[in-house]
Amino acid sequence: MIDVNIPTTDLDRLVGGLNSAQRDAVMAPPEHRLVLAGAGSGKTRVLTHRVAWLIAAEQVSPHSILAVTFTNKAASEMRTRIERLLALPTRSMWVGTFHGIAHRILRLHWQEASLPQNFQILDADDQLRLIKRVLRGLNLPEDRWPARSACAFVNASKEEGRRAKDLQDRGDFNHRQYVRIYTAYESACSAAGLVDFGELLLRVYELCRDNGDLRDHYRRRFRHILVDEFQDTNTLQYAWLRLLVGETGALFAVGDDDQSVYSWRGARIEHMMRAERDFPGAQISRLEQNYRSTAIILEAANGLIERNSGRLGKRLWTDGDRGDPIQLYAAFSETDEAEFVCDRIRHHRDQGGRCIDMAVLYRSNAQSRVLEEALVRHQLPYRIHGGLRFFERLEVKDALAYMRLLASRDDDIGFERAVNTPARGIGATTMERLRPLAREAGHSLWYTARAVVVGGGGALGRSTGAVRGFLEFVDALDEATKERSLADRMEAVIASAGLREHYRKEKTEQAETRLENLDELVSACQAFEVEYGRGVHFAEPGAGDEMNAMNPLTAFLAQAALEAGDQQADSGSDCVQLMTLHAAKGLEFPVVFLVGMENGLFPNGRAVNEGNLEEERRLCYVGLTRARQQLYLSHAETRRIHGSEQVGAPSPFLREIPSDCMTEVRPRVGILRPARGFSAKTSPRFREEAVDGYRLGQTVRHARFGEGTILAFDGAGSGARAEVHFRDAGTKWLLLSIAKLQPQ
DNA sequence: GCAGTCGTCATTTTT
DNA sequence: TGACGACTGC
Repeated sequence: MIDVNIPTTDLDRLVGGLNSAQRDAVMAPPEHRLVLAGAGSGKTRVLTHRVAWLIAAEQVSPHSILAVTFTNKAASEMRTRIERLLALPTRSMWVGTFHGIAHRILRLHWQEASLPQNFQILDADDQLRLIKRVLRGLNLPEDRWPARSACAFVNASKEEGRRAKDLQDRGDFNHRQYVRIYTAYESACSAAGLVDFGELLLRVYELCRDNGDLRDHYRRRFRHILVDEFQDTNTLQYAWLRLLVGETGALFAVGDDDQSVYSWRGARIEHMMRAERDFPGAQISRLEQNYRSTAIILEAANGLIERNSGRLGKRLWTDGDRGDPIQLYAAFSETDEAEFVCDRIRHHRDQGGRCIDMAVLYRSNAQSRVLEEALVRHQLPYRIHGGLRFFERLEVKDALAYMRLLASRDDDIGFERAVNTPARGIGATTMERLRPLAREAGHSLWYTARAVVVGGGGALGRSTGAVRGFLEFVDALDEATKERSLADRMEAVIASAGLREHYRKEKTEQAETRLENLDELVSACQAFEVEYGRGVHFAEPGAGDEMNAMNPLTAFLAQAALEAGDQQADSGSDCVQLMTLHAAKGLEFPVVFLVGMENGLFPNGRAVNEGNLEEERRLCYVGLTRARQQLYLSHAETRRIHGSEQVGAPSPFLREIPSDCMTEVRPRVGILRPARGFSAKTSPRFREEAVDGYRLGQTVRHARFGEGTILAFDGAGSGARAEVHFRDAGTKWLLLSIAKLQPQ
């Protein structure tokens, strides 16, 4: 089995550092294999070493390998690590996201897929815009037929592999309307040569399903298909994998059913269970040794996740330290919780810790604001993950709209955006005349507009001149810059379309950032061209003809849609990381704060109503297992949600975590509490150290409630009250004159 | 085409 | 509470 050309020492090096379970998976015979990889068990390691092993030991040509991930980050990391392991170029190996791979196949076989050669990709935002347009075209009021729901319907249908025609004449009135919308949306996309994310996958699936020659071609080619985060595959992705693997391919899928948290995006955890049946002879490996967290954190995570039913079953262990107990803090309010977090961050930093090693995780984005405010108050640098990414920014999309028109005049989304940005007298009225003409003729806006202008412009009335001006402008711009570099063209667009001027005049505080982003966009073009010239994206010596098929402009636009870019430039600096639990999946931090652990918030009330408590629990499991050394959990007794104060019970997950993993943090002496009768924001905080002979933090005994700790004081004289946290009875406000608390 | 106002909505978002 | 979209009036 071992090739004589490859020194044994190199193979040793490939598997030498692996534990036995990892080695078992990496060195497995080239047949179907399912690797259940627990959090922090070296999943990526196994995947990359497996690829290297196939090439080095099994003599598999990189040409026969397809490795699929969900994120661009994972894909590029995988390629980098494989290349480092092998010290060989692996350009003929396909490594990419499901969408990236699908896109690549469609560029190669656009004719077979019945797409125009210069088809363009719609991102989520573009898709929603187009759906809105379709709704207006169908005269469906948006309050009755929300664009978001329609969009969700279309996406869910595509994820299930269903076309509008497959859904016809079934279901209730609502459903039929949605099918109508779906149908109209499909024709709008095809008239404009547009493909959304779901469509990329669906087209490729249909192509492989219906085109035997092509299917056989790819089956012959990709003998080894490796999949990362297998638990996140949706119905369509799974079906496509089955199709591609066929009778001859070998599937190597890595995943963790306990970390499946994207069911609302179509991911089906059942695929993990079904794969054993659908891929005959599939062997299962379990990676349970964890290299990330302390034993105590793993114990908590194991204890929690065991409450879920229907798991494939796994128990994480480590031969590392037990570590420090998880600290649980019961905050008075969300502000107090944020103060606690900041206090601990400062503590860690004072001990020599770096901010970048600390992360605050929450269930919903809305929770970040209070945390941000506190971090600012404490002058702690932070970075929020989430929000708009570079290629999703308004000004960037404006500039790209022109580029899209240069790439494809039929791109309606580009047309809609560019036509009146900056304003050039082609407003809503004009567009409302143009759109139905285009729809009825089944043509793009550009085509229709040109036909009207050439024909005398009667249908457009007074704005005919403006429309003609726009068409001529775009054509002239194209003609003038055709032979120039991508960056030059972008610069020409920004300058001559008047975008730079438009944003220069804008008097908001963001104006400057916007101008900077436009400049950044030109640089991005430059960088892209260098890479593209080197063939980093598509070149494949001897086999890649899609490079010729796709010009740099189209390639750039596709990349902008498929990899919307980083969120912020300052990612390198020493900042506390703030993000949702979903965004934290796949990451790790020495110190983790998991905040907002209240019933209704986490687990999220809506999710529980929909019967997804187990997925919430998995999300909690994901959160716990992000921590390497120290984990803090907190919940607030009251929290402002949508403007009104809500009392929240601690999350049931807190009870499910074995209690010997946790210690309750005693409230600090001098805890901050807003004065009653004043809003937390405007009133000065006051700090009562002692009242009526009692002091904060003091242990007292109550006749009925037992032993407790004084957390706060309020009022004076006969109205003086204390808040006491009782070990067994919870936290209560008691009048000192009545409660007769016994100092202990 | 714009600024101002009102009403509605509020989980997560790899591509 | 506050963000966003639709509507209104110049």
